[in-house]
Amino acid sequence: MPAHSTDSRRFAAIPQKQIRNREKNLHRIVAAAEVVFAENGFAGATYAKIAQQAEIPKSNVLYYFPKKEVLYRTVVEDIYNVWRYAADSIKRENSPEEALGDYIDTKLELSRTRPYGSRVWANEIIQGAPIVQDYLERDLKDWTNKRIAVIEVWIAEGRINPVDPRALLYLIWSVTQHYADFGHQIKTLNGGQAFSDAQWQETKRAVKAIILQGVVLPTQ
Amino acid sequence: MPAHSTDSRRFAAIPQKQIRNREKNLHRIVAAAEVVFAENGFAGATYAKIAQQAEIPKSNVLYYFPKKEVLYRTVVEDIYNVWRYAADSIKRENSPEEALGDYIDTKLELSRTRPYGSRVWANEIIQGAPIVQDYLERDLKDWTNKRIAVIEVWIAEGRINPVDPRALLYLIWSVTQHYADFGHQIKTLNGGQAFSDAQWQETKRAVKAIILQGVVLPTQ
DNA sequence: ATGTTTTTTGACCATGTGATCAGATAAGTT
DNA sequence: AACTTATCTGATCACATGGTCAAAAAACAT
Repeated sequence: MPAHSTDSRRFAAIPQKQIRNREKNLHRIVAAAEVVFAENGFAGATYAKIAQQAEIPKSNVLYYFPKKEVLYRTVVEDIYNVWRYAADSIKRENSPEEALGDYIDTKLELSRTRPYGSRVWANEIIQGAPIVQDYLERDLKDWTNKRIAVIEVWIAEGRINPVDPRALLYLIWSVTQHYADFGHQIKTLNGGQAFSDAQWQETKRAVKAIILQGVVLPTQ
Repeated sequence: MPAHSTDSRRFAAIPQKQIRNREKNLHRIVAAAEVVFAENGFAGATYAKIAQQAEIPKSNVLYYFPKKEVLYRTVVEDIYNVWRYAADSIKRENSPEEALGDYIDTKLELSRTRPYGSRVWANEIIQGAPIVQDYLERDLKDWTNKRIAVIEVWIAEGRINPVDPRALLYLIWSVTQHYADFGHQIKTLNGGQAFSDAQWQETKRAVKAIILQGVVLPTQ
């Protein structure tokens, strides 16, 4: 009967305890795993450590993720998607200064807010991308080629210097991720203190200043 | 008797089988360990894998390095020292263009010749420098402060733009090491082909072009 | 209330691995 | 040749860890 099914849908629409709990637990586990994988690498990360970080019993982690590799893949895909969708400013209709500046800002901000994810990604690539090789070959290659095309247009239109677009992209990737991946080294060289808000601001400014001056033609 | 002791010294001067063999084995093991630690991280690297890579029995590796941590430390210290002594061009008496250009060249060349070492170092820092924390706090801090002082002199003398010296150093570190640490990603984006000689040349040129133009005042 | 499904959890197991050990072999010494 | 020392190696051990299992507890459905 319509009446009945409507009623049951009405109830189902209200967030249910089990579903809410499941999602809460999944999120807790993935977040904990991101930290543990970042700090220990894939092999060094154990269910025991992840469970401790998530503050739930080890068996419960295993209930949601019976295979360590699946949990790892979840973490890696998560950070990959964050990066992927957060940086679409490089379009030919934007001005090179703004586009590149925004991209640097965004990536540095992600290094600040998601350092563990960045480190997991770095680990994955260092070890030869055993899990995400297909992402590199499809998505990333495609994404990269499109941005290179935009940069080449900018060059052709005389809006920036004739730089090697690939080298420019790698330069931006490396420096922005460096502040996450080598954050411990930077912190040590900063007297053991994590970067303050002001230091992050100054970093963004300084990185943009060097790269943009290195790339963008002086405004006549 | 002098004669006797002289004789024995004369023999000792000739490289002896045991000593030669010992050094050869030590070198084989450390070189193999560098690869295995780079590809698997500390926890993922096993005596079995290292032995296989070195093509000697596992027990023999254990004979030379009874503690995995000591072998790891040896590998990390090795690459650290290579980096440390290979880049002393940043001196105030040198011209900024040449000094920074040489530094970038040297570090890129090391990324090319010692990519595994670079990856081991990256792993170590990502995991919070559990082994080399003291190196960072003493040596590296000191080294860095001296280079920053040089850059500040250059700025004061009006030879380069007033950039943030720390940001400049981190930029150079990150981009040069990126070509080793993320070499797999770069290779994939390069159609699965490792960089050719010409591509390395072009990379050096392009990186220097962007950074130097970003930093060094145009020659009047 | 009763039955069913999902979730939670401790006990347990099989496997891989860092490390030990003792015996064999080779090198060096007298 | 006889002896000492360094090197080499397979067998073995203790232990951590990824994963299984069964039973309890909670949530849900009727």
